[in-house]
Amino acid sequence: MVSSAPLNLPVLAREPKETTNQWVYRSLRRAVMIGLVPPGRALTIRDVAAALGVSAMPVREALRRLSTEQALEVRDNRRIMVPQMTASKFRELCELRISIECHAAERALPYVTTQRVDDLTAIDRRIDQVNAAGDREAVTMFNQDFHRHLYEANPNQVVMPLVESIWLQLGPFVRLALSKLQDFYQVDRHSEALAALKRQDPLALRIAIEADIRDGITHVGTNELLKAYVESAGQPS
Amino acid sequence: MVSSAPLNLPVLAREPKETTNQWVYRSLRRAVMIGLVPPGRALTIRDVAAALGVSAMPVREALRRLSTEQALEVRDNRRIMVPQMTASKFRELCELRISIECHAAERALPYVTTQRVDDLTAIDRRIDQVNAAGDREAVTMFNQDFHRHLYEANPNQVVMPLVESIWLQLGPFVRLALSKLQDFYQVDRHSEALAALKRQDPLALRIAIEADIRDGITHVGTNELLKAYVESAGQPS
DNA sequence: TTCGATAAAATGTGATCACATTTTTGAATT
DNA sequence: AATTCAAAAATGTGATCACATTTTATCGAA
Repeated sequence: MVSSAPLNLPVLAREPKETTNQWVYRSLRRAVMIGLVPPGRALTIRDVAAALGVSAMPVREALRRLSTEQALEVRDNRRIMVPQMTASKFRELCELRISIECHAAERALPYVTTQRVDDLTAIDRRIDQVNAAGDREAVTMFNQDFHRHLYEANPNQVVMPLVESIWLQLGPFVRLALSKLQDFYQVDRHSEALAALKRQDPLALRIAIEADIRDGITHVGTNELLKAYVESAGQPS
Repeated sequence: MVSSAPLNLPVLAREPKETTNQWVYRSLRRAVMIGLVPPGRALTIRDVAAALGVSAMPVREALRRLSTEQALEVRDNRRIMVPQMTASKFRELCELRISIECHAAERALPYVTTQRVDDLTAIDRRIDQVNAAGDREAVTMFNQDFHRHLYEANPNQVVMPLVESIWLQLGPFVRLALSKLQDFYQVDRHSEALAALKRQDPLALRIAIEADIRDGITHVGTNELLKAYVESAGQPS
């Protein structure tokens, strides 16, 4: 079987003080998160290096970093690929995400100022805008911004790296699955979260965050999502 | 100030099929976990490479991996070091650890067989042995084995990498602090956990795991531990 | 055709080097 | 003595190469 399409990676704009390393990492991360790299397709160092026009060195480190973050998987063959998703693994990731993010929200709550609530409200409005415009990718990104900006109210940050790892693992699958959905947001759980923040109500906040996550991912039923995903996925090596 | 002692790293035995990369990673990880690398001390690639007798390449990747796992910190200067611990960050890490591990235990519970309970019991006995012998390092390692073996009952593993990251961040500090303690285990929380596993009792399991973690870290009071830690720590660059 | 063995190509790994940035050193000035 | 600033040393980054392992292609036998 001829597997390889020439690996068309979206080349992100390179920021001013950024090292090649960081730039390659951002580009690869974005590609994985968007679902551009099919699971089971081997990511070779030389291919990625050629696609981005750099040497092997920064690519090696970016691939290893993403592997450490569980976004990629290093097989015994030393081949690196996007891990295959299964229904039960997906469920496990969702429950873990809910557990960690509810914890993060609760630990952030005491530090949330009215200024931050305003910022969050602004982000929420932007989500509504891009959602109305049908821009699913922007919805995903701004939604992540909303959650990140909430959790980072806590000045002693230890949870965000773990959350980002889970987002990365769910990312490619959710993206692919979301394209099959009709209406993304039914109830605005963010409003409920914002209300809970204003009242400094931990329990209500947890409930809103959990509902928000479930709505965003699981409310149409895991099976359909997974089916759409598996159908579009490649075979393992 | 002359900062650098010659960086004496414990060289682990190299396993049969292991790449230099993995070996360097294991060695460095162990050194960090044990608290051999003082916070604030810069870890230079060439120093580590010289200490381990390898080239810069595997060291670079090992350092980056540990940075991704939050065990090391990459400063703006591009210098890499063990992050400084603070009282509030420590508290945050403990609460996060409890939250995640309770979740992990609960999700593992349905998959725990009598065979696994037997294995866990055996590990627990070994903990008692090395604890009686006063071998604190072995207690730490076997204690981690106990928790890992419990959570890995769940065949859809997504939580262990995150747990390992937290252990890594707490590791150097706990090690240092433990040396100040008299009796490590007062109540055997593992017995309570094992009983809960046999009864398939989720709530009792959560309570036992939380109590175990708190006993192991926080019961003597965070402030004393931190004081002992900070006193032994180096200055930031 | 199908299967298996061998050769050829591709790939990951580790080492070395050049260069830009950062840190340290050391002397000159106040 | 303290400070400043330029030279020197140290360090991280990125590129290139050789080599061992793995994958793929090729050819011959059942």
